[in-house]
Amino acid sequence: MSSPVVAWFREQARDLPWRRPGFPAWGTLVSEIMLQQTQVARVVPRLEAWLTRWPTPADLAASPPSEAVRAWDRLGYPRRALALHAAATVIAEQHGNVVPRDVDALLALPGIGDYTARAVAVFAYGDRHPVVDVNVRRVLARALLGQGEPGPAKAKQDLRLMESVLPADRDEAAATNAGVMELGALVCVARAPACDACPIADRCAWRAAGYPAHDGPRAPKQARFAGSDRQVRGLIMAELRASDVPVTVDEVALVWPDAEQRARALASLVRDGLAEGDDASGYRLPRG
DNA sequence: GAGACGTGGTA
DNA sequence: TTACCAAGTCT
Repeated sequence: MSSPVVAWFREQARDLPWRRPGFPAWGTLVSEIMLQQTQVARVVPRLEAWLTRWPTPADLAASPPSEAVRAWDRLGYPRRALALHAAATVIAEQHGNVVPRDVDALLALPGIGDYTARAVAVFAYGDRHPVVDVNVRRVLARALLGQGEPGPAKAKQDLRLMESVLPADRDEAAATNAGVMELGALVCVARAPACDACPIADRCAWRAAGYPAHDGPRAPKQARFAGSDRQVRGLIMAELRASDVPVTVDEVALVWPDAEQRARALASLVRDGLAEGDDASGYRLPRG
């Protein structure tokens, strides 16, 4: 399946910052962490600002984690900002300020899992590894397995399946990874796939079978957000980001009426290292 | 391994 | 308006 996908990718790929020639490995790492569960359009502006301010891992490590969390702004899942700051510190101190190329070394960094580690090794360094995200899983499920949706993620199986379609050549393999991912993002999308524009429509198992409805196990549904602890955490974090001085519990109380839920959210933020302080002295972002 | 973890766009 | 979905990771 690689060749038509690679040809399509070379024609149709979006012009994105991390695809520019000479884009640094550090930029690739930052972009991949920002892109975890977050759309490209929301990432691009934050990424550019981030790299302007912190051109290398050591630059970020020299700033307090509070500044990383502030610069993360409203990208969501702010623990990623904390993890990125921690990863930058490790890279600066233990890797000579050079983003590791080895997948296992990358996996050892906070906030970097199976996807991000291989994405950095492949997109920043051009090495040959299978890169599997939700787009890849959906394309493979349809084209190869004849299923309308990817089931629950199964890391080892998913990696093996992608490996099975990867060309031997390094550069072709990298382009295949990027191409399958881009295909899933632009054409083979979840809701209304544009099969007329698909370079492998003529060999897609799902299309050949007449688009059968999905029957196997499904990926777990996302929990309701409205009224959740996640929402409360988000509201509190917005307050902390906006303030240079500790935020009092009375001020925190203004963002959510339920005292018990507020206390729970606050405690979890402190536990996660996203906030520090207490009811007596107020709460603020972590100063490191 | 199921569930927690933000935020915003789209239908 | 509700529900789904988005370049996942961690516990």
